[in-house]
Amino acid sequence: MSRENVETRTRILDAAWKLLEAGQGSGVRMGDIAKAAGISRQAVYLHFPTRAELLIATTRHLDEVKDVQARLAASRSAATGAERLEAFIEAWGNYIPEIHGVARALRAMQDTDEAARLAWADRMAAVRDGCHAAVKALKTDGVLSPRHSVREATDILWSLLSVPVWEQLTRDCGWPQRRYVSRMKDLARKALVVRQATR
Amino acid sequence: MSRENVETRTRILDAAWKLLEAGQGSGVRMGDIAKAAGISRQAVYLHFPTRAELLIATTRHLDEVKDVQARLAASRSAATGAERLEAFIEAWGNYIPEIHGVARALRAMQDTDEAARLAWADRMAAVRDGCHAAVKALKTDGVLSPRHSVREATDILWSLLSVPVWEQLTRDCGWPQRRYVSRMKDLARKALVVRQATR
DNA sequence: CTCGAACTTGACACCGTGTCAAGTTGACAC
DNA sequence: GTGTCAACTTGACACGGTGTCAAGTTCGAG
Repeated sequence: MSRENVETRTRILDAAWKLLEAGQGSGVRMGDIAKAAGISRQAVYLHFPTRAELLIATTRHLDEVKDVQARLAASRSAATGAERLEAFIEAWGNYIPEIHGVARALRAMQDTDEAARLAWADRMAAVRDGCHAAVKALKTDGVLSPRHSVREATDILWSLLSVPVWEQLTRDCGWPQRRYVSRMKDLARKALVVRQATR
Repeated sequence: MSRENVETRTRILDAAWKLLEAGQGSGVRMGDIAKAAGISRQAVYLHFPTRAELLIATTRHLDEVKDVQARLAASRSAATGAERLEAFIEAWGNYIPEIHGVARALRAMQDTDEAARLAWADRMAAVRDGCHAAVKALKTDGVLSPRHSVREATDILWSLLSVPVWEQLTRDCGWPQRRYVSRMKDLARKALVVRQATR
């Protein structure tokens, strides 16, 4: 029973993920997800109280499946600040396309649903932590541009690496993912690192 | 009659604008706008066929009232490319906060409403033109970073100056408007201009 | 065999958008 | 004055999506 329960739950999450990833428009309804999961619409509500909660759970599920922690581990073990910055941009930058569908839907609900707003803010705060760590590493190495405080440099990096910027460059401008990552590294270096350090 | 008509129309647009600017959440309904304009909900539909059309008209109305053309004129008459870049960032960057409320509501409809999507895309294309002109001026001066094509430099500047970035820096990070404009100028210069030109 | 959890079916309330139809009001024409 | 026309009002309603409720059904474990 409880086994069944868990399986159905993940089937719902997988279905939601798949639909959000595929269906460009965020017009993914509870009924669509139910159908894709092979159950009735009501059954979805047996597992998730609201659409917002389902979306939030989907992002968590994604993190688990895609193992975000492992990806970020690389950046934490970098030797120099500049390397850490690059590794972080690489890890996060390459994670964005994988969560993009869900992220979009969640962001679309921000205005109407407080829980969704908090969930998104929480996840973005985690990204900010990564930015902060990278900037502090630069500071420790003494290569952080003196124009910026750690706080301000973190703000800039965080904004540079935000999902909407990724969306605009890869969707609207048609940049391939590789170029996005490459140029973001350049930009971050030029903006934050003094004397064009390393590499 | 036709006088009355026009007056009511602008009263609706002003009401919509005011509500969108004030009410943080984009939960501004047709009834709210009608009430704020002092007319019935149905009367709004006598002037605008759908909510999307009303929002689009509101942005146009804003452009008219705020005289966007005049603001951008300054950047067009700049002597050097670097000056043109700065003037453009100043003009557009200081325009964002004024249109932000409406922009938010319009962007929120992008997924569900094709007309809204096109309207927003159209306005952003106009901003891109401004970016493109500034970048071309840099190129003409021979100060455009050789790392980037005109196209790519335009993409970068356009993304840097996108509304979500402004939102994140001023809302989430609490930057005052002045700092936003100042840092954007720095960033754009570092990213696009060779040898830290001028000033 | 019975009990209970997971799930189904179908109905319904709620909300916001957009439509429809039948008024009311007031300016202007003659 | 009377007629007329446009702008606006009032109130009802269809539609689509979310979330709720109640009465089944199914199936495995005890």
